[in-house]
Amino acid sequence: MTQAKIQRPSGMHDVLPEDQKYFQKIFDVVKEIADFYNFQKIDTPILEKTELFSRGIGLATDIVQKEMFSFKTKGGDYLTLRPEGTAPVARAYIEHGMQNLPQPVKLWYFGPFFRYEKPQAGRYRQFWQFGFEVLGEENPVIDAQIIQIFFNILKELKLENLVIKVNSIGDRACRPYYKKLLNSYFKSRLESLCRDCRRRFKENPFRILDCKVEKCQTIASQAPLIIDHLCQACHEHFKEVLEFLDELSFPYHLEPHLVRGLDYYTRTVFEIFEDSEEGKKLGALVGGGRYDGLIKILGGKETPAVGGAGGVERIVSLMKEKAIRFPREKKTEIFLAQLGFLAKRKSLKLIEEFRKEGINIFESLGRDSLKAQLKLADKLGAKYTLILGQKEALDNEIILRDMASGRQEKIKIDKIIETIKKKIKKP
RNA sequence: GUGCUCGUAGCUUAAUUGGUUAAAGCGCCAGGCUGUGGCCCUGGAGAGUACGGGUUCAAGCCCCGUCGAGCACCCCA
Repeated sequence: MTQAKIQRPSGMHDVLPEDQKYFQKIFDVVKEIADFYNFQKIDTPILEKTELFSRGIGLATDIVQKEMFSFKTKGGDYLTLRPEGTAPVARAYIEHGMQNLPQPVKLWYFGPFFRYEKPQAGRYRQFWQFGFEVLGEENPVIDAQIIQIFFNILKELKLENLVIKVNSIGDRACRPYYKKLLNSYFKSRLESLCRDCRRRFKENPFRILDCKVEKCQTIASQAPLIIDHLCQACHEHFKEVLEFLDELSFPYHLEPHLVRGLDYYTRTVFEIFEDSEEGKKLGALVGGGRYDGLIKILGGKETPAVGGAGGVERIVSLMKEKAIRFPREKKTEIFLAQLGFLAKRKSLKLIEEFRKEGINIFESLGRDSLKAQLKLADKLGAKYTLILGQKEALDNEIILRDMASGRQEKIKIDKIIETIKKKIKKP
């Protein structure tokens, strides 16, 4: 009897070998850009104290209320599988005294995150994100630069029709006032709102603004806008962010209703989308913003900061959708076929020598039939096959077969690496 | 978490609508010269129909539950 199959947990997926090239490509581009802009890599633990997120992201947020994988350890600690990267980075910044480094501190990361959500295309319970954070800098030019970095990464990955949505959601000075305005506006219209929005009214009235229910939209469209009620400082700050974006001539839209699902954001918030059927289905490719209050909330000094994160799977699925290919995929050049026990033995050693020379070589040592080995070599697309038979092994020779022409020559075995080197250098 | 659709070999699909031991293509393995690939030919392995139960003489097709996928809501990377 066969055992029952074990399925993977909901929303978890394997990154299979055939998809690794996309992940690797994204990683490479992210790293290259991080290096260029002088960001340093940081890896934070996958598990954090639950409080980091409940305090940092905000108790009333959906992420904290219903989307966290949390548990109690044997020792009695409450831990959570990290649902996002900013709070952990801020925690690390505080914990390691990075405020004593030259400011700003620029960090990047690339890793898995977890949210207990109902899975859908581009939405997983374990998903990969890369993020950039600049801590200790208030200047709006950095907000623009963060957006520039993410935009450049997506461009570098050959994505097109990108749309940037930006907004400012104010700070501690002006947001409470705006919140009052919004409250009184919705309070008088509470009866006309949908059920969810009535709940949101209590928990997070900003969310009513992007409700999709028609009657709510109608009401929301008349609601006061945060950008009309920013305090002087926030207004100036945002104005400059937009000026910098204009300077970069990025395709951005002011989206007055854009709010984000995490409480720590202040001032600039942004999301980047790809404008196609598939892109709309996937949602934001990148999201982020300024979080000037977070570090203090987490017990550090008042420190301004901006950052953002990109969704790897969403980008991968667009790359596949658009059939984006990348040159320089590693090609099979040399295959070593062997025949007989002596040849097999010599093959092991020969492969070692190729390795030392940095020449890639494929083989199928487990197979005995030459025919099967050639077939494999063909399938792998090898340019040359080295054939080491019993006779050759005895004579210290090896056959070099050009797979395209079928021409073969015998070469002394101690000359073979040299010969191959010449062959693959000038294609 | 709610509602809807879906789930057949590794992959893509078929199965006369409830009727023999679930079929094919691709892929995989082997053979067609005891040392030569791409084409072709032959054969083989591989599913008991996501899982568990029920109805029926009979279930891949009907019913229930569970799991998984997708869509919408919700929310976001």
